[in-house]
Amino acid sequence: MLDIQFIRDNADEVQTKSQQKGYQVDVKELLRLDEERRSLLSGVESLRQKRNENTDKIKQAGGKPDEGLVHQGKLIKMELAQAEEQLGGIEEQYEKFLKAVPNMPLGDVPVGSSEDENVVAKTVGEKPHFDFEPKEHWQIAEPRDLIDKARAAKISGSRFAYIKGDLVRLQFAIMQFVMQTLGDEAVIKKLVEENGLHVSTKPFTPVLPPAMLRTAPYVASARLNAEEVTYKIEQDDLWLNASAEHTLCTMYWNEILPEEQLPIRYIGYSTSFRREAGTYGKDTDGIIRMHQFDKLEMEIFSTPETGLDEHLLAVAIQEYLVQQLGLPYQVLQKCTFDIGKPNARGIDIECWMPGQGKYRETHTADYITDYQARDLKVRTKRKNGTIVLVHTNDATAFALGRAMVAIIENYQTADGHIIVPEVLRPFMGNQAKI
RNA sequence: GGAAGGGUGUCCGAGCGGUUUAAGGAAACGGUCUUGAAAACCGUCGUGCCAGCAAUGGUACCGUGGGUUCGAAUCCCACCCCUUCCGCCA
Repeated sequence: MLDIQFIRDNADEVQTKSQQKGYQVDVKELLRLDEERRSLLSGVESLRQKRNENTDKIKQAGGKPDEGLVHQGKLIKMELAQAEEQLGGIEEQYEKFLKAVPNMPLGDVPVGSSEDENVVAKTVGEKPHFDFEPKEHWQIAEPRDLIDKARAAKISGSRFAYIKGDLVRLQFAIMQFVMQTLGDEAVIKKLVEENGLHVSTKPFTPVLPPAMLRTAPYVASARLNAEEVTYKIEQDDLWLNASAEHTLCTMYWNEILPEEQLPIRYIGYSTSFRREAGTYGKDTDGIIRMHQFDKLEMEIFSTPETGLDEHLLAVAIQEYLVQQLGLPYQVLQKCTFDIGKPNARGIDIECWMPGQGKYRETHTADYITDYQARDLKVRTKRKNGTIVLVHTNDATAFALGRAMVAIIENYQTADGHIIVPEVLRPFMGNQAKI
C-alpha cells in the first residue's frame, strides 16, 4: 500500500495517477476516514491512559479492592469498549480505501488507457528467414510427441500438457543455463558496467521456494489476485502460487534486514498455477497459456536508492538471456494502465514467434518501490540506526513454456525438427538438434 | 492422524494475575584502562502507531485471534507453528 502521509500531502496527484492506472479510488473519502480514525484513536488512547492510571491507584493501595476505584474502572472499561468498537469499524473502512490505492507510476511511464498504448522502446535481433512456411510450435511438437495435450485433457482437463522427451531435456537445459548465468558475478558485473548502473555486482542465489502460501502473507504482498486467477486449497488456508515471486517476495515478511545484506538477489524456480478464468478461447493451441507452467523468477530486495537501478539491471539481464538464446525480441515500456496495481514501472519483453507471425510476451519486469514492503513490513536498518522500507523488484528470467515455444518456432527446420541454441548444447550433452 | 512438552526482545533464558517502565546472561555499539589487543569495569542497546518543529509525552506489542478481570506475558477458549515419541510416507 501507499504511504498515508504521501496521500495526505499529494491528494490530487494520487487521485489523478490512480485514474491513469485504471483504478477508481476515492481519495477524499480516504482522507476523511483517516481524520476520523485519528480523532477516534486519540480518544481511545486517552481512555486507556485513564484506565492505566486507575489501575496504578489500586496497585498503590496494595491491591486491596477499593469499591470506588473498582467501580470507576468498570465505567472506564465500558466506555473504552464502545470507543474501541467504533474505532475498529472506521479502521476497517480506512484500510479498505487505503489498500485500493495503487502504487504511483514513475515519471517516465507512458500514460495510457489500454495495453495498446504500451510503447515499443526498442527492437533487437533479426527475424529468421525460412524458405518454407514456418509452423506454430504445437504443429511441430505435437506430431513428434513432444507435447501431448489430448491425454492431459483426459486426465487433468484443458490447459494442461504432458511435455515429453527432448523437450523436457531442453527445459532443464534452459534452467541450467539461467542458473549458471545469474550465478556468474562476471556476467552481472559486465551488465552493471555496460548500463552505467550504481548497484552491487553480487550474483543471484538460486532458491526452490514453497509452491503454496497462506492468505495473510499473500494478501500483504499485494499479489493475490482473487479466486479467478489463483487456485485456493480451501481445506488448509493455502493458495497455489502463481509465480515463484509470490513465495519469494513474502520471504522476509515482518523482518528487518541489516543494510549490509542488501541487495538480496534470488533466482527462484517454481511450478506456477493459474486458473486463467476469463480467458476461454484465448491461446487454446499449444502451451502458450497453461494452468500449470514452470518459471524462473528474479526477486530483488534493495535499498530505496538502488531500487530503480536494480530494476534496470533485471531488464538488462532479461535482454542478455534472450540474446544468448538468439531470439529476436522487442522491449515494451508498459503504460500506466498495464503496469499493474502495486507496480511503479513495468517492462515487458516480447519474443518473435515466426509460426504465429507476431511478438508474444515472454518476460515481465516490475519495479514495486516500497509499495509491497510497506504492508509486508520488510525493512532495513541502516548503519546509522534508521529504519526504512526496502524496495522490491521482480522479473521473469524465463517462463520455460513460452521460452520453448519461442525456441521451437525460431529454430524450426523444414523437416519438422528443432535446432538447439548453441548456449544450451553443453547442458544437453552437446546435442545440436531435437 | 494419536500422545506429550513448548512458543518471551538479535540470541539464550527467568517470569505463570497488580512490585515488569520484561530479571539475568551473551552478542553488538560507545567509553575507561593498556604501547596495542584481550580481560575487567562503566554506559548504550526492540518495533509500530498518535500528538509535537523538536526535546518529549501517550499508546500498543511476550506465536495469532477471541474471552474473563478494576488490572493479563501470566487465567480460559480456538487456531497456527516448533520439538520428541508412535503411525503413515518420498
